[in-house]
Amino acid sequence: MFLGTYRHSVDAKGRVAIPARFREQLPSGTVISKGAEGCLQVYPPQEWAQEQGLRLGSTTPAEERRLARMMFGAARECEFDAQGRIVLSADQRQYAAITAVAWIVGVNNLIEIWNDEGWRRIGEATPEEYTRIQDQVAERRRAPRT
Amino acid sequence: MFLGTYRHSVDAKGRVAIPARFREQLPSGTVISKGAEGCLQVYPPQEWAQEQGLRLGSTTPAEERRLARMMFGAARECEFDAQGRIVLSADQRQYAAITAVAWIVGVNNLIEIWNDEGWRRIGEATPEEYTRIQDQVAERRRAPRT
DNA sequence: CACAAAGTGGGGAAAAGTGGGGAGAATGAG
DNA sequence: CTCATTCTCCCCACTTTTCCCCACTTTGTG
Repeated sequence: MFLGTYRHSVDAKGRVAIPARFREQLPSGTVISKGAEGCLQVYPPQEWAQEQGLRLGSTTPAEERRLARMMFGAARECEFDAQGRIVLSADQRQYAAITAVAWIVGVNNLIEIWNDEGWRRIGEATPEEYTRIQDQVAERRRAPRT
Repeated sequence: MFLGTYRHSVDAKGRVAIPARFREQLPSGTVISKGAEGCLQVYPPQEWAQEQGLRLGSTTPAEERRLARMMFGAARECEFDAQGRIVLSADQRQYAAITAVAWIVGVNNLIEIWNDEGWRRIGEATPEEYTRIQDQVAERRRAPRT
């Protein structure tokens, strides 16, 4: 379970330290890829295994081909150095618009990496907004076919 | 598992280096052929074996005959030189419109090779597009009979 | 306050990628 | 059949990138 928000710096080589609390829970086979809303997402092996159902073959439909290319093409296996850092590729940094600072956020089953601006928009939610969103999700769950 | 996107140059002799990360996972018997949307596809032996379900016989439908001819006719076994490069035949380069630059993309179970233009259309998807396609495939999977 | 753990930054060795020369095989013309 | 040309593939040399290692700073804890 990944919890909490950490602000870490990204050096000139694109390296960023993953918080020790998270790192302890990340065995080899962990993958980082692009995520929704312009963040990067770190998948522990068991989470990534679910994504791997998507395979290319001569019978794969067009949208799945497209998604598979984007998703796997953007992904990299996480390789930690002795200091517990991973390297964000130039492509990944561009996608997430990350330069010198990254916000590393535990979101229950996976980890997200955001730039300053993107994370601020989420973190700045007022109590009112938070309540409204909570109600909205609750509503949707009660009637999932909308 | 093949992950990530690499931009490599193709020299005057049609040689292109396969990323070391991929090469390690490619035993002899690896095959390269033409793929959908104008890319080239590299199949590790076990993936190629699955495609071999496609066979010609007196009961094979017309489209399958056509697919089999294109796919197997264009295929070649990959031969690496001491630097880890393979040679793309003139025919393969023409099909994929590859000149001086090739994008080599790991797509989970196989590897694709794209020209600049073709890959740009896929790889440069904005966060919004990416989110939309992800939702689309997710939706499709939830209700597969549509 | 002191010690330990976590995060940051940079230098250098090793690996990966790039480009070209040349020997030998294959192809084609005379 | 012979010779010339082309093509393939092997080898070597150079450049760029990666990643491993070390040292310092900051943060957290007893």
